[in-house]
Order: sequence, then structure tokens, then C-alpha cells
Amino acid sequence: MDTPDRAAAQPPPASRAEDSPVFSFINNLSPIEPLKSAYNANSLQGYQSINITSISSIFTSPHDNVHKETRLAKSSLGGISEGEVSADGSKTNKPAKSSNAVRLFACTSTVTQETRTVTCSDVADPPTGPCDLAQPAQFDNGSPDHNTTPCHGVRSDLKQYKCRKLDVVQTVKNTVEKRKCLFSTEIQLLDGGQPVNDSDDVLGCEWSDLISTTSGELLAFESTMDDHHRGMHLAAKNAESCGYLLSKLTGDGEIPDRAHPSASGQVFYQELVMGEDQTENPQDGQETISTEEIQDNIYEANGCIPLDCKVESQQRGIRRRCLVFEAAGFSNTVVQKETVESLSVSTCKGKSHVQTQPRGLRGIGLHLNALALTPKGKMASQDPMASGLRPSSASENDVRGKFLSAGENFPNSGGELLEFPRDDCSAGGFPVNDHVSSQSVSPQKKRRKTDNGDDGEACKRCSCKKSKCLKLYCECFAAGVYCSEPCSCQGCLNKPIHEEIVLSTRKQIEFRNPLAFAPKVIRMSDAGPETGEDPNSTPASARHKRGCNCKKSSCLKKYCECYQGGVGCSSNCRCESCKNTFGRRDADTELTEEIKQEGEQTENCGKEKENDQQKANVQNEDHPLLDLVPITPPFDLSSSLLKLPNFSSAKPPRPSKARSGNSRSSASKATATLQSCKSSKVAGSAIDEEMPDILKEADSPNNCVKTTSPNGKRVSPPHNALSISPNRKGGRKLILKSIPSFPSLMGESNSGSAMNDTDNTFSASPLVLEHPAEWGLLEACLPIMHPQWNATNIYRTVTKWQMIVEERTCKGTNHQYMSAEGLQCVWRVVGWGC
DNA sequence: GAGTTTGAAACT
DNA sequence: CAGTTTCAAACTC
Repeated sequence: MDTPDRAAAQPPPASRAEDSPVFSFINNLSPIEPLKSAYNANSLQGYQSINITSISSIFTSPHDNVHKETRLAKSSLGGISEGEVSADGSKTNKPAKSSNAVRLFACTSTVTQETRTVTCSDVADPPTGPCDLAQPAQFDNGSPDHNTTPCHGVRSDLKQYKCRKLDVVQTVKNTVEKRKCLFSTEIQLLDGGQPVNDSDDVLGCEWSDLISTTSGELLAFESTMDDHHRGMHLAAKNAESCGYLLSKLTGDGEIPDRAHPSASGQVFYQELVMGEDQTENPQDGQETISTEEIQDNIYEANGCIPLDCKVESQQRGIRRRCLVFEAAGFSNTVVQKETVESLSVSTCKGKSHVQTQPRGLRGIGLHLNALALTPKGKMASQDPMASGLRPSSASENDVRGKFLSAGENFPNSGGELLEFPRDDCSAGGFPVNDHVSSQSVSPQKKRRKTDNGDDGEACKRCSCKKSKCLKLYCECFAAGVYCSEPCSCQGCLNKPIHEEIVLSTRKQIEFRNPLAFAPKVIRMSDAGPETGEDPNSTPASARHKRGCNCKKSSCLKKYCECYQGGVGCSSNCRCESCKNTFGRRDADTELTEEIKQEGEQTENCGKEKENDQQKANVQNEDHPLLDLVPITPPFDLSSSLLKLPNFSSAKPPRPSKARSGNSRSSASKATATLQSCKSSKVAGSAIDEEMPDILKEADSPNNCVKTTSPNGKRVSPPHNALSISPNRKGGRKLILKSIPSFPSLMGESNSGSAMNDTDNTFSASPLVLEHPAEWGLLEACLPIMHPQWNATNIYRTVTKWQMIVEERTCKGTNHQYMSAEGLQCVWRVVGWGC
């Protein structure tokens, strides 16, 4: 069962969490480092090279997915459910570690924060363990504190963070502890041992142990699967199973409110699965029906359904629709199952494990390019993270408002919360509609609904006629979802039946433009006060990543992507007569120019004036996403341990428009250094394109890239494996470090070959996160080790996971991002502090 | 609901 | 890579 790849059998560990490799890693983690990858930009083959998370595995045929899911369900989920069902609470029947592993996994990613105050000590009895029980219940209630974190624990309340690091830190600690608790609980379960933990013990729990155990379990679990699919399974488990498993784990008996026997849910689930197997087509009536039912239930039960439930259901819907999910092995079945059960439960009782699920999902935060976000109500305000404001629309207030409010506390919400607003439905997360409500409605009507905001849940679907829904013109395709009934498209190939075509096309598009499927707008957090932005305007950190090119709409209509996304225009925009109510570009122009000039002049990145920095900061915040370029190439586990050379960033290269060609050279190198030179806004805007150059630059640390004027129309694919950090801040050097492979977590020395850096203060050994769930740990640890850092968003693109880390500095908020393809993660500094 | 406008995406 | 065309959403009537 053990995976050779990973040292499942790692040494356990240190007695204290702080001693664990994770902590060590994090502690040493420097804001960045790229990995080099063997990724060959030129060919799609590069993708193919991905091991664990190889695309192939990710994008499996529907059949495969179904099969996998089925297997998963049977093996792990099914086992769990059975155990629960049969045992009324006694989990003694619980099978296999696999199931446990799954749970661990889920737990790992699912941990919530404040809401769970339960102590592990209570967990003596796994079956009835208080911890388990506690979670669901707490989640449900949506207590004010209900800051649940998404599964991954992604993130935390930015505001808190912003306002009070200490608080945040504590929160995080709590989270960590909770996680520990979960881990320990799980471990015990696995071992069959008595739960040892008490709250105190929890603290004493070693991360290493937890991690290793978890890993081991996971591995074991995985072993049952094809290696090829492990990664995705894990992901699937994490995301989809998280809630479900967790709930199961908690046990039916545990939650009195659960009128719905898990058994029924299970049955239902199984039925669904069966159906899925048969139909395979997500759009099939079965699914639709179930979805509808769910929705109906939700609405009907509306009164008694906790806020969270709604939100969750929405999210689930979103997930379901996401191709990535499906590709990733999240089959509709799974989702549906989850959804169904959750919903059913929720319907009956407001409280339930249901809530747990969503969190997990949230944490994973698949990103859909939501296109639907309407400015109404000023989306900017919608950014929970940033402003905490709610959408103005009434309908949305109902759902979204809650969602958002809840989201504020969700750490990871970053990703999803941020993105959800954009999509009314598909991306947005008001999934339900997808298959349901919209059926009878014409696309236009649907669209109208969305627009009106009356129907927050309205689904907006495409009406493509010539593109076959295989181009970015197609909103569905762009959002990473299959077209469905609500769509009025013609000749549509964006359907599960044509999965291969779809995936292939997506690959091509992504190859051409790595950010094609990335969120168009990211709202990191509000930087307002610090940056001095108008509080009413879009946070600088939330801007359209590429910028619009509006001429006649004055950026006041949805034609404008910025406006549509509820964000202000930035220097990246080339719009004319910008009147974007969320923030005008004109205001930035001057600053931008200055910065640009400075950036050009600056060769010495290390030196900076405060002014420059401030400017840079502003700029950085403006385009956080620009930095989100998938850089990391897929790695093999075996190859995952790259030795990272030191980076020093003597000179920060300025990003220039990238041309894809050169980047390859760097691919061979394991590490790269980035430096940041002052970047002009232009540079920032061009980041996407610049990436290749940057990557190129990466090879030569000392080179500063000169930024060219941004055209910014198209983004060149990163041919390099390396990620680069654009320099947004003048002066400071940016160093990219590859994150070490997980083995280090297992007890290997973190010596991190990589980091000998002179410049760096870091010397973290590479940390490889094999699964997003592990990111939860990272997320949890980050704030503790680096209180100034916050993981704000985790989402998955077609080919990789990305996590955005926010760093608070006295001067503002900087954003870093980590991307991972499979095993490798890269930190990248996207912003600078003072 | 049909037709127009718009700007991103795609193409050359 | 700049310019042009295509496309579908957004918008208007």
C-alpha cells in the first residue's frame, strides 16, 4: 500500500507541532521560489509529463471518472457509510484504513476554525467522538463565529488578519490545533487505538506524526488505485469527500438532529452513483432531477435551512459544473451524492454535517472564470474579503449576502468567495440553476435574471452558435463547465460526451494563454486604508488581471470586464475615457507612468526609495492576479525533489513582455531567482506576457528584465517551469524558491539544498504538496509562523493548483502566490512590503 | 424577441 | 505583433 514515492513511513516526529517539518518548512519559507521544471512549453506534452496530477489523470474520460468515483465511493465512502449505517454509530465496523485515510484527508482539509472548539480529548470514542460530532453541528449553526474555513482551511478572515494579527494568529492556531485534533483523532481511529488526545495533548501532537500518518493513510488508500489516478483521487476525496466523509465520520448518531439517517443518504448516494455509472452524462436527467430536487428542498426548507446550507449547496453546484472538478476526478456522482445527502439532511434539519462539506470544497476553491458577476450592487462591495460589503441586490443579499458574510470568515474564501460573486450561477456558485431552474427558461431570460439580480441563482449560460462552445467566447467553456440544458448553444461540443475534445481544446487554449482559464478578477483583500484607495472603490488588490480595452462603454457597462467583474480599472487597462465606478484607471495613470519610468531606470533593484515602494505596492495590489501565472511544471514525484540552487536576486529583472521562446532554457534548472525591479504598472499589466521572459530571466538571476510597454493583449504561455515574480516593488529583490518536496516534511532535513541563498533569508527545503489538502496545513501554519502571511485563495486551474498568499506589511498588502502542479509548488512574490 | 453595439478572442 | 475578423454577450428598442 505504501507508495514508494512518498516516504509514508516517515519518522514521526517531533513532539511538538512546531518541530514538525511543516512548521520548519513554513518557518523557513521564503516568499518564493520557483521550481524549474522540465516543463517544455512548446508542447502539450509538457502537460502530459505531469505525473501524479498529470493531465491525463486529471482529465479523464467520463467513464474513467465514473469508475473512479464509483470505486472511491465503494472503497472508502461506501465503507464508511456502511459502517455507520450498520453500526449506528459504532464505527467498529469501520473498515479499512482506507476509509480512515479518506477521513483524515477530509479532516485535514476540512478543519474549521473558531467554530470548532471541540477538544480532541472528547474524542475518545471515535464513533461518537465529540470532535466529530461537534464539527458538524457547529458548522451548521452558522454561529456568528462560524468562520469556518473551507476544507483546506484555506484562509482566514482577512479583516481580522488585517486588523489584528494577533487575533488572526490565534485563530490560526486554533485551527491548527483543531486540525491536529482531527488528525490525532483520525490517527487513533486508524490505529484502532484509543484516542489519546486531550486538548493539551493536541498541542502536543506532532505535525510530523499527523502528517506522516495522514500521508501514510492516504498513500495506502491510494495504493488501491492506479498510481495514475491517485493524485486526483486524493483531490477528489479532499474536495468532494471532505464534507461527506466528515459528516459520515461524525456519525449519524452523533448528531441528533439528523433525522435523516445516513443510511438513507447512503442509499440515495449509491443510487446516484449507480445512475451516474449508467448515464455518465452529467446533464442527464437524473442528475438534473436530483439537482432540482435538491434545490427544491433547499428552497422549500428555506426557513429551516441554515444559511450555510444554501451557500454550500450553491457551491456544490458550482463544483459539479466545473470541468476541472470532473476532470480531476470529481465526478458528478460524487458531488451529487454529496449534494444530495447534504441537502436532504439540511432539508430536514438545519444543522448537519452538510455544512462541513462545503467548506472543504470551498477550500479547494476551484476557480471558475466567472463571468457572470454583475456590477449591480457594485461588485466591489461584494468582495467579502475586501470590503465585507454585501451585494446590493436583494435576491443576492439573501443568498449571497449570507454567503459573503459567512465568507468573511472563511479563510479561503478568498478564492471562492471572490470568485463566486462573479458567477451568478455557473461560476458563481449558484449552481443549482444549472440544471434546474433554467431548464424552462430561455437563455436570455436566464441572463436577464442574472442581470437583474432578482434571481441570484439564475444561471447564465451560453448561446454560442459558431464556436461550438470550444472557445473562450463561450462562457461555459471559459468557466470550465460543460454546457447544459440551459444553454442555447448550437453545435455544442462542450459536453461530457466530447470530453476529449473539450480537454484538448482547453489544453490548447491554456497552452496559448496559461491564464485563459484563470480568474479574470481577483479580489484579494482590501487594501483600502493602507493604500489610500477610496474605500468605496475596488480594493487595489482586486483588479482585473489583464485589464480592459474599452472604448465606447467608458467601462460603465458589462462589456467591460473590469466593470463586469466589479473591479476598478487599473494601469493594465487600455481603456479610453474610463469611468469605471469601481475605480478609474485615470487616477492610476500618473502613478503608473512614474513607476514605469522608475522601473526602467532602476537597475538596482535592491535600492529603493520609499516612494517607489509605495507606488509599487499600489501597483501590486492592483493586479494581484497578474502574477498568477502558472509556472510550475508538472513534476514527478520522483523528480520532485529538486535541489534548489540559491537564488539571489541581485538584480531584479523587470518583466518584459514575454516571448515564449526562451523560457525553455530555464526549464532545466531547478531553481530560479527572481528579482524584482521596480515595475511599472505597465509591467504589471503585462505580467502575463512577461512571465516567459521572467522565467527566462530566472535563469540568470542577476539580470534585470526591462519592461516593455504592455500591450497586454495576449498572454504567452509560460514555457518555463519557473515562476517569476514580477517586481512590483522597487528595490526589493524577489527570490523564488521552489517549495520543497514533501519528503522533507517527513522528517528529512529541511536543509533545503535550495537555499543557500545569500540574499535569502530563507532556506526552506522544498515542500511538495501532493494534494490540496496538504495546503490546508500550510495555510494553517503560515500565519503562525509568519503572522504577516495569509493564505487567501486556493483554486485550481486546468492544470494546477494555486494559492495566493497575502502578506501584510506596514505599507500595504503584498500578494504572493503559490502554484502547484502535482507535486511542485512555487512561491512567488507578487508584492512587496515595506 | 429582434436587432444593434461592444470588446474580447481569434485569426492573419 | 499589429491589424483585422469573428464571435457572443450586453444592450437597446
